[in-house]
Parts: sequence; structure tokens; C-alpha cells
Amino acid sequence: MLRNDYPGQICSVAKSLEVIGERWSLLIVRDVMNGNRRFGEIQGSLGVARNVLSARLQHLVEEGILERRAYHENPPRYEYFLTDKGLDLWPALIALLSWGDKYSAGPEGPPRLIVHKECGGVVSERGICESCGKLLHARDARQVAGPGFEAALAAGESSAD
Amino acid sequence: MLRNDYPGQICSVAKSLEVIGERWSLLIVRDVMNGNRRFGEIQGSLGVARNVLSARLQHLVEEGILERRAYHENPPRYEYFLTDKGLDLWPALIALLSWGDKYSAGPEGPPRLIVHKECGGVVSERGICESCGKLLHARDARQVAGPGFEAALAAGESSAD
DNA sequence: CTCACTCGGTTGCTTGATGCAACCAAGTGT
DNA sequence: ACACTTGGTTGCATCAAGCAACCGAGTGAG
Repeated sequence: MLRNDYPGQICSVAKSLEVIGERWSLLIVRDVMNGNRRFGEIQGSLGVARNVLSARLQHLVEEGILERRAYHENPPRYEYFLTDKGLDLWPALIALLSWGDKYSAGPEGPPRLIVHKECGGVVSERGICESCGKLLHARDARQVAGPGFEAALAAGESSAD
Repeated sequence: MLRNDYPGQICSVAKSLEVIGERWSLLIVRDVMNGNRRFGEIQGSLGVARNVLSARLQHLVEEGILERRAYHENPPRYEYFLTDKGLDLWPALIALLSWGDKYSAGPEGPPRLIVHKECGGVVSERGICESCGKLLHARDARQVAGPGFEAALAAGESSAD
């Protein structure tokens, strides 16, 4: 039995986890969403083992979540981009980010904030702009350093952005 | 290095995944949310190995996501309940469910639907009732069989509810 | 009173995934 | 000519997951 399947489950949560539930997969998607597109960038940012990253990227491409495009021929050099299917993982990432912020952030506040590109408002747990009230999608928002960023840095964690 | 940590990551997504990113953890939370509270029920529903389930339940209790209560003394028998921290994972589960529905459901439609208890409306990807427009939380909704349920059953998957 | 069964696990073994370091191929820079 | 970069692959050691067997304390059937 493979590691990444949950046999006999009817729930779509299980289906989702079969695709992006493996260790590192969701963090790779998040990394690409934040602009890290190349093998070396992602590897450096996450600290994931290179063989594992290679396997995950291949899997995510097969699943239609990432797309691999050559930015240089000979020697071939590639960049990874999110497809619409990959971008649709944004609400799940936002939900996990918010949960982590709520229960793991230090007293300084969350290390990262998601802001609405258009109006600069902070994006809520449900992916709604707290300033203008719009329901957002992946392309409408970007990540910036939050109030707890410096503290997290000082705690010996790498910048990785 | 432990399996469940992502060292050097400042992002709260990584923090969340350190807690609920291990295989089976999120499905256990979902199972308890759906009313499976006992070891045997969860084990039968998920088909997870008993030693792994034991380890995950213990971990989730330590993390304050589940609470273990005795419903019978001598021999001790326990039930697991979600804490507020556990219930707060609902938006993330909804997001993953919706993503799975969108990309893995058959032509019949999703196998499960989340409905608003109060008005019976279907709950959207962001945990908002499509009927009355309210922003919902875990206790406001419940899971029911969806249009694709029978098809999923016929596809040889277990009922597990 | 005994035997089978339930419930909530634990233990031991096997298999498979992950982490790490070394290596490689095709350029580029100095 | 030699080191460095990029995007990997390969081999090996370790750790986690799956499986089956077992256990302790009751409960129900005959």
C-alpha cells in the first residue's frame, strides 16, 4: 500500500490529502505561490532533501498542480508555475495559515500577513479582505512580513523567502 | 530530525503542518467532527493501523486539539472530543473538501455535502452558507451524503460513517 | 462456571519513505 | 584550466507506517 492513499474513504478531504497530503507537498505549493519557482530556490527555502523535492515536483506536475516550463535550453533549466488547480489551493493554505497564527504565533503576532493587493487590507481566515470585504482568490493577494517576523527570525529560524 | 517538523520555516502554514500534517491526523479530526468518538469507531472508519491511531490520538490530545474523556470506568473506556482549537480546523477541512470536490469528484457530483444546520443551505468553499449568506463555524454545520455518494459506494469504497 | 466477544490499546516485525551526502552533465565566469 | 551554478540522480542509513498477534478487564450466553 502506498503512503499517499487513503483507501476506502468517500470523503473528498481524503481525496485532497491523497494528492497534496504528503510531507512537503503543501509547503512546496506555498513556496511557488510566494514566488520561488526554481528547484534550487525551493530547496534552499524549505531545506527539503533534493531527491524528495524532485519526487514531489514531479508528482505535483503529474497531478496538474504545477507546470514545468523551461526558461533556458541547453542545459535545460526549468521553472515551476501554479496551474489554476494549484492556485485553487489558496483558501486551504489561508485557513492553515490562520490556524497556525492563532495557535502558534508568539505574543508579537503572526510572522506573515496576507494582504489584498488592490486595497492593502489584511486578508482574513476565509480569504476575505477585512478592509473592503471582497472575497479573494490567490492572485488577489500577496504575502508580506507580519509583526512577529523579526521575533521569528531572532528565534533562529531562516529567512527563506 | 523528526518527521513532523519543518525546521527553519517562519510561515504559520508550516507550524500548522507540524501539528496536523502527519498522515491520518487531519482525517482523524474530520472523523471526530463527524461524530466518531471512540477508538474502534475511528479505526474502523479510517482503516488506519491501530498503533498509528493510538499515537495520533495521543499527539492530538497533547496538542490540545482533542480531549479524552472516560465514558466508563473499569475497564476504562474513552471518547475523544474536539476542543475549540480542534473545531477551529473546520475552515481548513472545508477548503480541502471543496478542492477535492472540484477536482476529484465524479460526474455525479461530490460524495458529501456540508449543510447549514439552521437553514439547510449548502456550505461553500469558504464556510459561508450559500442560502442565508452567514459565515459559519464548525458547530453550525453538519455533513450529509451528497449526489455522488452512491457512485462512490459502488466504486468499492467503504461506507465508513 | 466457562467460553467467546468487546474495547482500547501495546508489542514485534517487515516494508517503504525520508534525510543526507556524493556524484553527474552541461554550461558560465575568471 | 578550474571552480561554480543549476537541476537533478544514486546509494545508503534511519525512521515511520502497516499488519498481525497479544493483553487486561469486563460482559453476555449457555
